[in-house]
Amino acid sequence: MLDPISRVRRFNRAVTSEVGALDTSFLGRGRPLGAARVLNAIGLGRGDVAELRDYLGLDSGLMSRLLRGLEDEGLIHTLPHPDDARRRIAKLTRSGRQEFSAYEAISNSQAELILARHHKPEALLAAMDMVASAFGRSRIRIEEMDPKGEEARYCLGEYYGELSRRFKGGFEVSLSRDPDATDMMAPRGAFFVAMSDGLPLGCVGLKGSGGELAEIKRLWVAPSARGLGVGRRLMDSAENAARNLSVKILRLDTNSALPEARQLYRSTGWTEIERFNDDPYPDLFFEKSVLPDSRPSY
Amino acid sequence: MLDPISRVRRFNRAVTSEVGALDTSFLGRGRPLGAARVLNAIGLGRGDVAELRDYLGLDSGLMSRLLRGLEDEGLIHTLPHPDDARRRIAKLTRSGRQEFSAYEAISNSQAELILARHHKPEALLAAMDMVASAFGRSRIRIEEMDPKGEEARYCLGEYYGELSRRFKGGFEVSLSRDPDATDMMAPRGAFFVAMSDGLPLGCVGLKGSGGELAEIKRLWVAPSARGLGVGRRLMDSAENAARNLSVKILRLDTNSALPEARQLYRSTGWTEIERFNDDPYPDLFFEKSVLPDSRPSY
DNA sequence: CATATTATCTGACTTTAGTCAGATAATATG
DNA sequence: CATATTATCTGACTAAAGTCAGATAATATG
Repeated sequence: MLDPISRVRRFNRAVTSEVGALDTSFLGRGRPLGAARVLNAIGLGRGDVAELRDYLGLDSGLMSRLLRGLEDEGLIHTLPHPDDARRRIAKLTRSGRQEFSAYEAISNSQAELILARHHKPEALLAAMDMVASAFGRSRIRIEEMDPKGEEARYCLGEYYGELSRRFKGGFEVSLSRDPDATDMMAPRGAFFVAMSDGLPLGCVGLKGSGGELAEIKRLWVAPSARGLGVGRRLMDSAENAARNLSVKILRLDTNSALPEARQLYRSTGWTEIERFNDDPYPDLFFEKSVLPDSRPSY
Repeated sequence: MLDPISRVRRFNRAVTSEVGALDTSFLGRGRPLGAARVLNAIGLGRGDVAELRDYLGLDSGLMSRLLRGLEDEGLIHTLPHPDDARRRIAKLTRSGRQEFSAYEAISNSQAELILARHHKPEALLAAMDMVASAFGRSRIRIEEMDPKGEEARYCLGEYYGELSRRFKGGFEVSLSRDPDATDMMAPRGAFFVAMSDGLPLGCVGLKGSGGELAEIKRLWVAPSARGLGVGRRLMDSAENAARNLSVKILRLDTNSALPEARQLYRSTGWTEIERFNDDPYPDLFFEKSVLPDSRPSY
């Protein structure tokens, strides 16, 4: 019906008025938008003035004046940067924290309102996650994390859930060769999570043995983040980690019910090999040699 | 992982910077945002000055000055409203149309850019449709349309596609009792489409016979618009149309593979009845009497 | 260590947006 | 038909945002 570009523009129109509504609700606290934005950015942890300026796209003169205004109101205080006395750090005072949480409350109730308008908000939230991931693509970071940490456990839970939906006979972790967490941590291996603005979007584990052979395990990307290259970036991180651990050969197993994964491995230099374990779930096995080169080997 | 409110706020953050980017790219044509917005609104067909002011939320003085500025640039000309000489109508001149299409080109390339960043844009577009429908809920209009028109054909195509996915044995229109289009048009019946900003989001047909009995057919709501009450509004429109045609009894058939529909009928005063036709697809049959009252009868 | 660069600040601006109190002319209403 | 209401316009404002050219002090660099 509508062509893709018109659909994107329809989305832009719908969203613009919503964003405007949030802006005007911020005006309710008797402070111009510019000052409110600076206060909120400081509250969210952006204390470094240069970083603030860059994030909000403001002129240095304007930034300086806005900070002075907030200081006069007693909401922030600034101090020199410990490593470089030219730079300044802005921090919220006690009443600044109060004011910041008032803005947080406005944002939260605005968000609640959006959800309350929907009968079944879960689908809307999934759609919002997808849009946010696509728009914030450049802000997706691959971070090495504890495979027992909160983010990792969330990703693994989603991963197992997806396998049990997609495998014909379901999936039961206890029947699979579940890797020991210590094998996926330094110094034997590593575990990576793709994070976007606090939301974990994917993971991968490098299960090492201390020797020259290691395995890639638990590669998962959230449905809302597929098509953004997150899987490839996770795999690159795992391969780099393997290189640093002097691993020479990487192996992995997967299932033909996951065609996207197979496609990814094929396009990034992996070779299909014979079965190398007796795990009941996988039916495809791949191998790749880790080159000393730092560029991706595909 | 993240609670719903944080997810909405993550979405807001992601989208705000994108919207801001579109705004600043509009500045590239050497005209302040306010004037650009007015020009675009006129280009999109909002010629009536009062309507413009309402749509853009501007003070009458400001509006007047912006129009004067565009007039001085030779982009628009204004003329009195034919029915009311106090009102004014703004129209684009030839060079105004050129300038408008330059803005259109900027919007289009911005939209293309968003899509180009995604490997498989179809899922992203579906997510954007869902968000746009939810945000623009109050702008969804139920319109009576020709069941053979473009919008109706689009909806029916989606409807048949969905049935063939959801029915175990598939769905073949030719095997079903496909209603004649003239039965779903005045004076025998009616056909309604839910429109949101140019995108059809759902449909329903009232198939009349000229007598006191009529049937509800082809109720469909786009997946991106479910949970917004569109189905209920479509059904209300069909019932009102039935009332105006002096229909006394409404019937419909459906299938238990469509639990949302069944739930809707149950909650809006329909009673389950015996099979009343030999169509191979339906396995549930409902009836409702049309009350002379104009309020919904549930 | 002289010089260049950098981060921030200050003062003196301009532009944009928005407000408010009338003025004017057309239309609606009793 | 007198009076009220309405849509637009004008003039005189204010507030907010943004720009630009130095000034100052700290740090980096040859």
